[in-house]
Amino acid sequence: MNDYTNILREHNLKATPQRLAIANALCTNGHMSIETLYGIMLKKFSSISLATIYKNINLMLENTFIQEVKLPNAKSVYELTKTPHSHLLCEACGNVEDILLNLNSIIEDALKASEFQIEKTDLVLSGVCKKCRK
Amino acid sequence: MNDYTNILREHNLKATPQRLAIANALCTNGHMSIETLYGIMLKKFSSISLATIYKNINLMLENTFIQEVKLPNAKSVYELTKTPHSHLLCEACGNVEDILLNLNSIIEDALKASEFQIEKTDLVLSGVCKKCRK
DNA sequence: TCCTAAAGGATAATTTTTATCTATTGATAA
DNA sequence: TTATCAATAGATAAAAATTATCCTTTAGGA
Ligand SMILES: [Mn+2]
Ligand SMILES: [Mn+2]
Ligand SMILES: [Zn+2]
Ligand SMILES: [Zn+2]
Repeated sequence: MNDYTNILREHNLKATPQRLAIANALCTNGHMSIETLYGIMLKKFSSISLATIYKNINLMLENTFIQEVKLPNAKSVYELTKTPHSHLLCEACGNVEDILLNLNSIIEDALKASEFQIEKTDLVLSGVCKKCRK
Repeated sequence: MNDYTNILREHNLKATPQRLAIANALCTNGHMSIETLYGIMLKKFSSISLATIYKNINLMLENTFIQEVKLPNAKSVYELTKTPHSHLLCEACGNVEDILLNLNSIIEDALKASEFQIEKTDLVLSGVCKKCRK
Protein backbone atom coordinates (compact mmCIF):
# COMPACT_ATOMS: atom_id res chain seq x y z
CA MET A 1 0.00 0.00 0.00
CA ASN A 2 1.45 3.26 -1.23
CA ASP A 3 2.14 6.23 1.06
CA TYR A 4 0.51 9.34 -0.34
CA THR A 5 1.59 11.71 2.43
CA ASN A 6 4.10 13.60 0.37
CA ILE A 7 2.14 13.56 -2.86
CA LEU A 8 -0.79 15.10 -1.03
CA ARG A 9 1.47 17.78 0.40
CA GLU A 10 2.92 18.50 -3.00
CA HIS A 11 -0.61 19.31 -4.03
CA ASN A 12 -1.07 21.63 -1.04
CA LEU A 13 -3.29 19.19 0.76
CA LYS A 14 -2.79 18.26 4.37
CA ALA A 15 -2.20 14.56 4.73
CA THR A 16 -5.10 13.63 6.98
CA PRO A 17 -5.98 9.99 7.63
CA GLN A 18 -9.19 10.45 5.66
CA ARG A 19 -7.35 11.80 2.64
CA LEU A 20 -4.76 9.07 2.76
CA ALA A 21 -7.58 6.55 2.79
CA ILE A 22 -9.24 8.21 -0.20
CA ALA A 23 -5.96 8.13 -2.09
CA ASN A 24 -5.45 4.47 -1.28
CA ALA A 25 -9.01 3.57 -2.21
CA LEU A 26 -8.59 5.27 -5.57
CA CYS A 27 -5.22 3.62 -6.04
CA THR A 28 -6.51 0.12 -5.46
CA ASN A 29 -9.91 0.51 -7.12
CA GLY A 30 -8.93 2.68 -10.05
CA HIS A 31 -12.10 4.60 -10.83
CA MET A 32 -14.76 5.22 -8.20
CA SER A 33 -18.01 7.12 -7.90
CA ILE A 34 -18.74 9.29 -4.88
CA GLU A 35 -21.22 6.69 -3.72
CA THR A 36 -18.86 3.72 -3.79
CA LEU A 37 -16.01 5.75 -2.35
CA TYR A 38 -18.22 6.74 0.57
CA GLY A 39 -19.11 3.09 1.10
CA ILE A 40 -15.48 2.08 1.25
CA MET A 41 -14.53 4.97 3.50
CA LEU A 42 -17.28 4.04 5.96
CA LYS A 43 -15.51 0.75 6.60
CA LYS A 44 -12.44 2.54 7.87
CA PHE A 45 -14.12 5.59 9.40
CA SER A 46 -17.49 4.47 10.63
CA SER A 47 -18.60 8.03 11.33
CA ILE A 48 -17.11 9.84 8.37
CA SER A 49 -19.40 12.49 6.98
CA LEU A 50 -20.49 12.45 3.37
CA ALA A 51 -19.66 16.15 3.39
CA THR A 52 -16.06 15.23 4.08
CA ILE A 53 -16.04 13.10 0.95
CA TYR A 54 -17.44 15.91 -1.16
CA LYS A 55 -15.17 18.56 0.32
CA ASN A 56 -12.12 16.42 -0.25
CA ILE A 57 -13.10 15.36 -3.76
CA ASN A 58 -13.63 19.00 -4.69
CA LEU A 59 -10.39 20.18 -3.14
CA MET A 60 -8.46 17.33 -4.69
CA LEU A 61 -9.92 18.21 -8.06
CA GLU A 62 -9.00 21.87 -7.69
CA ASN A 63 -5.45 20.89 -6.77
CA THR A 64 -5.32 18.31 -9.57
CA PHE A 65 -4.54 15.49 -7.18
CA ILE A 66 -7.45 13.65 -8.79
CA GLN A 67 -9.46 13.84 -12.00
CA GLU A 68 -13.13 13.46 -12.77
CA VAL A 69 -14.24 11.16 -15.57
CA LYS A 70 -17.69 11.85 -16.95
CA LEU A 71 -19.34 8.79 -18.43
CA PRO A 72 -22.37 8.42 -20.70
CA ASN A 73 -25.42 7.10 -18.85
CA ALA A 74 -23.55 6.78 -15.58
CA LYS A 75 -22.38 8.76 -12.62
CA SER A 76 -18.99 10.40 -12.75
CA VAL A 77 -16.04 8.48 -11.43
CA TYR A 78 -12.81 9.82 -9.96
CA GLU A 79 -9.22 8.69 -10.23
CA LEU A 80 -5.76 9.70 -9.14
CA THR A 81 -4.17 12.05 -11.67
CA LYS A 82 -1.91 10.16 -14.04
CA THR A 83 -0.53 10.88 -17.48
CA PRO A 84 -3.40 11.84 -19.81
CA HIS A 85 -5.28 8.86 -21.17
CA SER A 86 -8.60 7.76 -22.61
CA HIS A 87 -11.24 5.47 -21.16
CA LEU A 88 -13.11 2.34 -22.08
CA LEU A 89 -16.54 1.85 -20.58
CA CYS A 90 -18.29 -1.51 -20.64
CA GLU A 91 -21.99 -0.84 -21.08
CA ALA A 92 -22.77 -4.30 -19.72
CA CYS A 93 -20.88 -4.42 -16.44
CA GLY A 94 -20.08 -0.75 -16.02
CA ASN A 95 -16.39 -1.36 -15.68
CA VAL A 96 -14.03 1.49 -16.60
CA GLU A 97 -10.55 0.88 -17.96
CA ASP A 98 -7.69 3.15 -18.90
CA ILE A 99 -6.35 3.05 -22.42
CA LEU A 100 -3.44 4.95 -23.86
CA LEU A 101 -4.24 6.20 -27.34
CA ASN A 102 -2.32 8.58 -29.51
CA LEU A 103 -4.75 11.33 -30.42
CA ASN A 104 -2.24 13.61 -32.11
CA SER A 105 -3.60 13.12 -35.60
CA ILE A 106 -7.13 13.77 -34.39
CA ILE A 107 -6.04 16.93 -32.64
CA GLU A 108 -4.27 18.04 -35.80
CA ASP A 109 -7.42 17.46 -37.82
CA ALA A 110 -9.46 19.40 -35.29
CA LEU A 111 -6.96 22.26 -35.29
CA LYS A 112 -7.21 22.65 -39.03
CA ALA A 113 -10.98 22.37 -39.10
CA SER A 114 -11.78 24.60 -36.16
CA GLU A 115 -9.11 27.17 -35.37
CA PHE A 116 -9.45 26.16 -31.75
CA GLN A 117 -6.37 26.07 -29.60
CA ILE A 118 -6.85 22.60 -28.15
CA GLU A 119 -5.48 21.91 -24.71
CA LYS A 120 -7.22 18.83 -23.45
CA THR A 121 -9.08 15.79 -24.69
CA ASP A 122 -11.76 13.71 -23.02
CA LEU A 123 -12.45 10.49 -24.84
CA VAL A 124 -14.66 7.65 -23.67
CA LEU A 125 -15.10 4.58 -25.85
CA SER A 126 -18.20 2.63 -24.90
CA GLY A 127 -18.81 -0.97 -25.75
CA VAL A 128 -18.70 -4.45 -24.33
CA CYS A 129 -15.67 -5.85 -22.58
CA LYS A 130 -14.20 -9.26 -23.32
CA LYS A 131 -15.65 -10.89 -20.23
CA CYS A 132 -19.19 -9.62 -20.88
CA ARG A 133 -19.08 -10.65 -24.53
CA LYS A 134 -18.93 -14.36 -23.74
CA MET B 1 -38.48 27.22 -38.45
CA ASN B 2 -38.57 23.46 -38.91
CA ASP B 3 -41.67 21.37 -38.19
CA TYR B 4 -40.77 18.51 -35.87
CA THR B 5 -44.24 16.99 -35.62
CA ASN B 6 -43.45 13.92 -37.66
CA ILE B 7 -39.94 13.43 -36.39
CA LEU B 8 -41.27 13.42 -32.86
CA ARG B 9 -43.89 10.85 -33.81
CA GLU B 10 -41.28 8.69 -35.48
CA HIS B 11 -39.63 8.58 -32.09
CA ASN B 12 -42.90 7.58 -30.40
CA LEU B 13 -43.35 10.98 -28.85
CA LYS B 14 -46.63 12.86 -29.05
CA ALA B 15 -46.16 16.18 -30.77
CA THR B 16 -47.24 18.52 -28.02
CA PRO B 17 -46.67 22.28 -28.32
CA GLN B 18 -44.12 22.08 -25.51
CA ARG B 19 -42.15 19.37 -27.27
CA LEU B 20 -42.23 21.19 -30.57
CA ALA B 21 -40.86 24.24 -28.79
CA ILE B 22 -38.08 22.21 -27.18
CA ALA B 23 -37.15 20.79 -30.56
CA ASN B 24 -37.09 24.23 -32.14
CA ALA B 25 -35.08 25.69 -29.29
CA LEU B 26 -32.50 22.95 -29.66
CA CYS B 27 -32.49 23.39 -33.41
CA THR B 28 -31.80 27.11 -33.29
CA ASN B 29 -29.48 27.10 -30.28
CA GLY B 30 -27.55 23.93 -30.94
CA HIS B 31 -26.51 22.77 -27.49
CA MET B 32 -28.42 23.78 -24.38
CA SER B 33 -28.36 23.05 -20.68
CA ILE B 34 -31.54 22.26 -18.77
CA GLU B 35 -31.30 25.67 -17.18
CA THR B 36 -31.09 27.70 -20.36
CA LEU B 37 -33.68 25.56 -22.09
CA TYR B 38 -36.06 26.22 -19.23
CA GLY B 39 -35.41 29.92 -19.54
CA ILE B 40 -36.22 29.90 -23.24
CA MET B 41 -39.31 27.77 -22.76
CA LEU B 42 -40.64 30.16 -20.13
CA LYS B 43 -40.84 32.88 -22.76
CA LYS B 44 -43.29 30.83 -24.80
CA PHE B 45 -45.06 29.03 -21.96
CA SER B 46 -45.06 31.36 -19.01
CA SER B 47 -46.34 28.67 -16.67
CA ILE B 48 -44.42 25.66 -17.92
CA SER B 49 -43.22 23.44 -15.14
CA LEU B 50 -39.58 22.58 -14.73
CA ALA B 51 -40.78 19.01 -14.24
CA THR B 52 -42.10 19.09 -17.79
CA ILE B 53 -38.64 19.99 -19.03
CA TYR B 54 -37.06 17.12 -17.13
CA LYS B 55 -39.72 14.60 -18.10
CA ASN B 56 -39.39 15.52 -21.75
CA ILE B 57 -35.63 15.59 -21.78
CA ASN B 58 -35.56 12.13 -20.23
CA LEU B 59 -38.16 10.71 -22.60
CA MET B 60 -36.47 12.28 -25.59
CA LEU B 61 -33.18 10.76 -24.48
CA GLU B 62 -34.73 7.31 -24.07
CA ASN B 63 -36.24 7.55 -27.54
CA THR B 64 -33.00 8.94 -28.99
CA PHE B 65 -34.69 12.07 -30.26
CA ILE B 66 -31.97 14.00 -28.45
CA GLN B 67 -28.50 13.31 -27.03
CA GLU B 68 -26.74 14.37 -23.89
CA VAL B 69 -23.25 15.85 -24.09
CA LYS B 70 -21.26 15.68 -20.88
CA LEU B 71 -18.65 18.41 -20.62
CA PRO B 72 -15.67 18.79 -18.30
CA ASN B 73 -16.23 21.42 -15.60
CA ALA B 74 -19.68 22.29 -16.90
CA LYS B 75 -23.28 21.19 -16.84
CA SER B 76 -24.45 18.74 -19.47
CA VAL B 77 -25.94 20.13 -22.64
CA TYR B 78 -28.49 18.52 -24.94
CA GLU B 79 -28.87 18.52 -28.68
CA LEU B 80 -31.05 17.00 -31.38
CA THR B 81 -29.72 13.63 -32.49
CA LYS B 82 -27.61 13.98 -35.60
CA THR B 83 -24.96 11.82 -37.22
CA PRO B 84 -22.30 10.95 -34.63
CA HIS B 85 -19.78 13.71 -34.10
CA SER B 86 -17.30 15.11 -31.62
CA HIS B 87 -17.34 18.36 -29.69
CA LEU B 88 -15.20 21.40 -29.13
CA LEU B 89 -15.57 23.24 -25.86
CA CYS B 90 -14.18 26.71 -25.35
CA GLU B 91 -12.98 26.95 -21.77
CA ALA B 92 -13.13 30.74 -21.95
CA CYS B 93 -16.64 31.44 -23.22
CA GLY B 94 -18.22 28.03 -22.70
CA ASN B 95 -19.32 27.72 -26.27
CA VAL B 96 -19.81 24.22 -27.67
CA GLU B 97 -19.31 23.40 -31.32
CA ASP B 98 -19.77 20.28 -33.38
CA ILE B 99 -16.83 18.85 -35.24
CA LEU B 100 -16.74 15.88 -37.55
CA LEU B 101 -13.63 13.84 -36.97
CA ASN B 102 -12.72 10.45 -38.33
CA LEU B 103 -11.97 8.31 -35.31
CA ASN B 104 -11.65 5.02 -37.17
CA SER B 105 -7.93 4.66 -36.67
CA ILE B 106 -8.31 5.40 -32.98
CA ILE B 107 -11.04 2.82 -32.64
CA GLU B 108 -8.84 0.32 -34.44
CA ASP B 109 -6.02 0.99 -32.05
CA ALA B 110 -8.35 0.62 -29.11
CA LEU B 111 -9.74 -2.64 -30.46
CA LYS B 112 -6.28 -4.14 -30.72
CA ALA B 113 -5.18 -2.92 -27.33
CA SER B 114 -8.29 -3.76 -25.36
CA GLU B 115 -10.39 -6.56 -26.85
CA PHE B 116 -13.41 -4.36 -26.26
CA GLN B 117 -16.18 -4.38 -28.81
CA ILE B 118 -16.49 -0.63 -29.27
CA GLU B 119 -19.87 0.76 -30.21
CA LYS B 120 -19.78 4.43 -29.41
CA THR B 121 -17.34 7.27 -28.88
CA ASP B 122 -17.65 10.40 -26.80
CA LEU B 123 -14.94 12.91 -27.51
CA VAL B 124 -14.71 16.46 -26.20
CA LEU B 125 -11.77 18.64 -27.16
CA SER B 126 -11.34 21.54 -24.77
CA GLY B 127 -9.43 24.69 -25.52
CA VAL B 128 -9.86 28.28 -26.54
CA CYS B 129 -11.90 29.33 -29.54
CA LYS B 130 -10.69 31.78 -32.14
CA LYS B 131 -12.76 34.64 -30.81
CA CYS B 132 -11.58 34.23 -27.23
CA ARG B 133 -7.94 33.94 -28.27
CA LYS B 134 -7.78 37.51 -29.50
C1' DT C 1 -67.11 13.70 -32.23
C1' DC C 2 -65.77 10.67 -28.64
C1' DC C 3 -62.54 8.07 -26.01
C1' DT C 4 -58.42 7.15 -23.65
C1' DA C 5 -53.66 6.85 -22.80
C1' DA C 6 -50.35 10.14 -22.52
C1' DA C 7 -48.78 14.60 -21.21
C1' DG C 8 -48.79 19.08 -18.66
C1' DG C 9 -48.78 21.85 -14.45
C1' DA C 10 -48.57 22.19 -9.49
C1' DT C 11 -46.31 20.61 -5.91
C1' DA C 12 -44.23 17.28 -2.76
C1' DA C 13 -40.57 14.23 -2.13
C1' DT C 14 -36.16 12.56 -2.98
C1' DT C 15 -31.50 12.88 -4.19
C1' DT C 16 -27.33 15.31 -4.69
C1' DT C 17 -24.33 18.80 -3.35
C1' DT C 18 -22.89 22.72 -0.68
C1' DA C 19 -22.74 25.73 3.44
C1' DT C 20 -22.32 26.52 8.33
C1' DC C 21 -20.72 25.75 12.87
C1' DT C 22 -17.82 23.84 16.41
C1' DA C 23 -14.37 20.65 18.06
C1' DT C 24 -10.24 18.49 16.57
C1' DT C 25 -5.85 18.04 14.42
C1' DG C 26 -1.80 18.36 11.08
C1' DA C 27 1.99 21.20 10.20
C1' DT C 28 5.13 24.57 11.60
C1' DA C 29 8.29 26.86 14.51
C1' DA C 30 9.90 28.02 18.96
C1' DT D 1 8.60 18.51 22.77
C1' DT D 2 5.35 21.66 23.14
C1' DA D 3 2.54 25.57 21.77
C1' DT D 4 0.06 27.69 18.16
C1' DC D 5 -3.20 28.16 14.58
C1' DA D 6 -5.12 27.61 10.12
C1' DA D 7 -7.10 23.84 8.05
C1' DT D 8 -10.02 19.87 8.45
C1' DA D 9 -13.60 16.59 10.19
C1' DG D 10 -18.05 15.63 11.57
C1' DA D 11 -22.86 17.01 12.44
C1' DT D 12 -26.30 19.13 10.49
C1' DA D 13 -28.89 22.56 7.94
C1' DA D 14 -29.58 24.50 3.58
C1' DA D 15 -29.64 24.71 -1.21
C1' DA D 16 -29.78 22.80 -5.74
C1' DA D 17 -31.03 19.25 -8.87
C1' DT D 18 -34.02 15.67 -10.11
C1' DT D 19 -37.93 12.65 -9.72
C1' DA D 20 -42.61 11.26 -8.11
C1' DT D 21 -47.46 12.10 -7.38
C1' DC D 22 -51.89 13.81 -8.32
C1' DC D 23 -55.26 15.81 -10.98
C1' DT D 24 -56.57 18.22 -15.19
C1' DT D 25 -56.00 18.72 -20.02
C1' DT D 26 -55.07 17.10 -24.58
C1' DA D 27 -53.16 14.60 -28.78
C1' DG D 28 -54.24 11.15 -31.72
C1' DG D 29 -56.87 7.42 -33.19
C1' DA D 30 -61.47 5.02 -33.56
MN1 LIG E 1 -8.51 6.62 -15.95
MN1 LIG F 1 -23.21 18.31 -30.99
ZN1 LIG G 1 -18.18 -5.83 -19.04
ZN1 LIG H 1 -14.53 31.16 -26.64
